[in-house]
Amino acid sequence: MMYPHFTDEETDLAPSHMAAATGDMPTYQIRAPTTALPQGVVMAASPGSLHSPQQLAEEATRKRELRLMKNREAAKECRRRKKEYVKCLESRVAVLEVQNKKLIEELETLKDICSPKTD
DNA sequence: CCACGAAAGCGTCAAGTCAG
DNA sequence: CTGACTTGACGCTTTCGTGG
Repeated sequence: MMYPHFTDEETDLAPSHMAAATGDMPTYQIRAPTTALPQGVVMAASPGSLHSPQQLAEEATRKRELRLMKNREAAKECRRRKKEYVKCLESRVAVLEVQNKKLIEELETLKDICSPKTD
């Protein structure tokens, strides 16, 4: 899928007021580094050197661990991208809301100017 | 404090997409 | 095809806020 990337330049109102909107400092993630690469995962045993069922099983295990590790990292990256995408959408909404408000105000002003006085 | 629920984060699986 | 990559869904854990 890949989240679409779009910038605030797409709207002409720069969100200067949006800088560090949340000022969030993650207080979590202080846990032990469980995501450190499993020390046992080593690139070993070229496929040509496999013989016994024991070695085949070890190779299968190694491959599985490698796959899980890669997917773990991929999931983290995917979530990071998604958060970024959602933040981007939210700031876009904020910009558009301001823009919309200004346009409504402008419309009201023009209505006042154009409408014939009745008194 | 402590218990509890909500929200956020994480790891894994499965299915979809795409390049080679 | 096939292997690598991406992401939705699910279940589990951790963090945070709150009422008692």
